[in-house]
Amino acid sequence: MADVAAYAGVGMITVSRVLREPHRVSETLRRIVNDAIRELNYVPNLSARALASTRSGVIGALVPSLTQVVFADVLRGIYDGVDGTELQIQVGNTRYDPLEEERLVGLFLRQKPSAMIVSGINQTAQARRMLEQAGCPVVQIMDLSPDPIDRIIGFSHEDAGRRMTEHLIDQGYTRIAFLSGWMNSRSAGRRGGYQKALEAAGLDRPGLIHSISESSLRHLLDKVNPATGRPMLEFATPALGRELFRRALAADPALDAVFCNNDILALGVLFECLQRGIRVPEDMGIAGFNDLDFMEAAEPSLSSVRTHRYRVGHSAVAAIREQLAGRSPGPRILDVGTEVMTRRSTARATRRT
Amino acid sequence: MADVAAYAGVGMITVSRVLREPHRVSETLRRIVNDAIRELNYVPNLSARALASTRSGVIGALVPSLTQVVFADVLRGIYDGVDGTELQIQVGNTRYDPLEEERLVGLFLRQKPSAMIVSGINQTAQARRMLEQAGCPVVQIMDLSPDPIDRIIGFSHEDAGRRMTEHLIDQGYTRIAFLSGWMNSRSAGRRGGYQKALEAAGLDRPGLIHSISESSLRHLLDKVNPATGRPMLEFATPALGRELFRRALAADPALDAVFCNNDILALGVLFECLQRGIRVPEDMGIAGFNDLDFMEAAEPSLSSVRTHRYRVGHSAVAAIREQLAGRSPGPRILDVGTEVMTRRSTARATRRT
DNA sequence: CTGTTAGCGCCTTCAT
DNA sequence: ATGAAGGCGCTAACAG
Repeated sequence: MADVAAYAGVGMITVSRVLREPHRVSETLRRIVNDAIRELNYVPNLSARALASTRSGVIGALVPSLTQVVFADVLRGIYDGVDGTELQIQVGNTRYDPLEEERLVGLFLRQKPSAMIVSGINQTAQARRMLEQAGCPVVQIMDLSPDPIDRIIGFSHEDAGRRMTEHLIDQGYTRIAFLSGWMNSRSAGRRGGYQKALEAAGLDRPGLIHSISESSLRHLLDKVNPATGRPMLEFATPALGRELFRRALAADPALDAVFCNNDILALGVLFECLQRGIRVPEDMGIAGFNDLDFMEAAEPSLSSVRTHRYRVGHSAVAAIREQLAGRSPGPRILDVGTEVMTRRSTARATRRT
Repeated sequence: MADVAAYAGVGMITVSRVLREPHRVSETLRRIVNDAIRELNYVPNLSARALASTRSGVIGALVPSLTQVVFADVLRGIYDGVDGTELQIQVGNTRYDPLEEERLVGLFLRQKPSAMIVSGINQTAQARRMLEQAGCPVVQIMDLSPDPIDRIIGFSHEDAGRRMTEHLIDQGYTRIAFLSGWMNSRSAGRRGGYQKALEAAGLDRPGLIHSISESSLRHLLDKVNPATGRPMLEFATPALGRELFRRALAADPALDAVFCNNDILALGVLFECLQRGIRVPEDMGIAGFNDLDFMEAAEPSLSSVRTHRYRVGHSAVAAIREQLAGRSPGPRILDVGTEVMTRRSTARATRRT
């Protein structure tokens, strides 16, 4: 940078300003400096900038999984949100482990991030404290809470679960199972909504909920990271959906619908029905959650709850950018909502949708 | 850090050493310093470290997509690879655009990364030059090349495409279509293998290849990033698979098998067959590529080519770590191979697999 | 094995 | 609107 300044015949600070706040430098000098930069092929050193300014320009984003489509979509929204900005994204994979999340929060905070994005509302007390004192914008995503750390963008899983269940009840299904892989707090929210809807309709009964314990899940898919020895949990395969469905059917042969905690499980249920000759939606209603691409294209098309993952990620970054720019970042609690997509797989009542 | 040094009654450098190369500090001092660190709640400043050492500890990873399962798996392997290390991952999304990749290469290199991981072998000349002069390990992934920038880990798409096609031919299919979304160089490799196999068997004929132009793809899914105005290309939905299959069938009603460039398309083809009452595998063989979870669980189970995405990401980081540690990082060209998974969807010959 | 002396490259404060 | 010092927190050399 000193070279550029010398070459352009100005002070270093002017070069610095041209780079960061061009509008504060006179038109002429700006051009001269820019030419010098190009001529000398100068590239600024981000570490030095971060050190001197004590702002790294990094947004830390902690997600529970990199592979689940849901969070891949969120990440895409986040990356698109910083597109064309100086901001960088630093992703951390918590693997659905609050302690790992806590560790990563600490790790990320060392870098004096410009902002933090964390998934859900189940941070450890320690993690929450660190985030509260981080002195940077913090956005929780993919859930709602009346008491966010700083700011939260997501939707109500309980509400979504309730509405989909009401749709199933509305279609005349009466013995509706709930299928899920390993439960996290968001899955539990969905299940809670399901239960409330059943209770309200007087349709709740024992033995309808089928999920899988962490231990048996590991057994089912015991891949282990060779480096760390940690399990690489892969929830929600179609094979697991088939398995859970078989179990649910064994527990209640009169079952007439399943609400799956996610679409992948629902796809497995569909395949199991195909193999057994169970007619969908006549003999069995199938509903999923998230509304991935294949739900609409399936045969029969599968009902699901559409969630706005991309938008959540994108909005989180948008709010952060506003806040960083000193503008109003919008409400502390932002509900992006969900939509029940009713399709053939639950169209038992004559009115097909 | 000065505080810690004072508190412990040692020089700053000793604190620094305790943090980075503990084995070079005497047992006693190490304990004293560690206690001081804990007492004072000291956290090192990564920017300062990066500036002073001119090594950032960041591995830049450029992938064409964050949402495609293939690259999500690769990323998971990469993240798992640095687990428990001081290394950090910085991901860039090139969106299958070589120019964007070039831009990101330049951007990332400014940060003096400890290593770079880039996808495929189609870097622009400029990007390639920058990477060659980066002075850090560079690993290309997910393809093979006799002339890697530095080091390459992947598999032969052409070979994989050829072997799957040979399997189809072996099962007695004679009019085999190739379906793909937007083509990239790896898709093209698969298609090349497919064509060679067909030619070798004298089964090639015009009108068997159905892919989709970028323009019509955009038209099909014209979501645009509101921030940048760039299209958010989502290749390979099941709906696209159904569409391409219909087109292929219209072009050749006697079609008896399809080799899909990826599993998602294959899933769409299966659903289209279900709807039309086309029997699989008797009337129509279906094969995909990547062997995602649902292929095995589908009804009928779907044949595919298993690729080792996670291992590719993990091996890339492993090689980088070896190289950074000054040890032998293994061969410059590492072929992790592929496996043709033959399942019911292509089991036309009596021998079911 | 430990400490001292100099920066790493940039941004801040204060002048002008 | 521009410039001159000083320091951000740490590590590289070298010295002891």
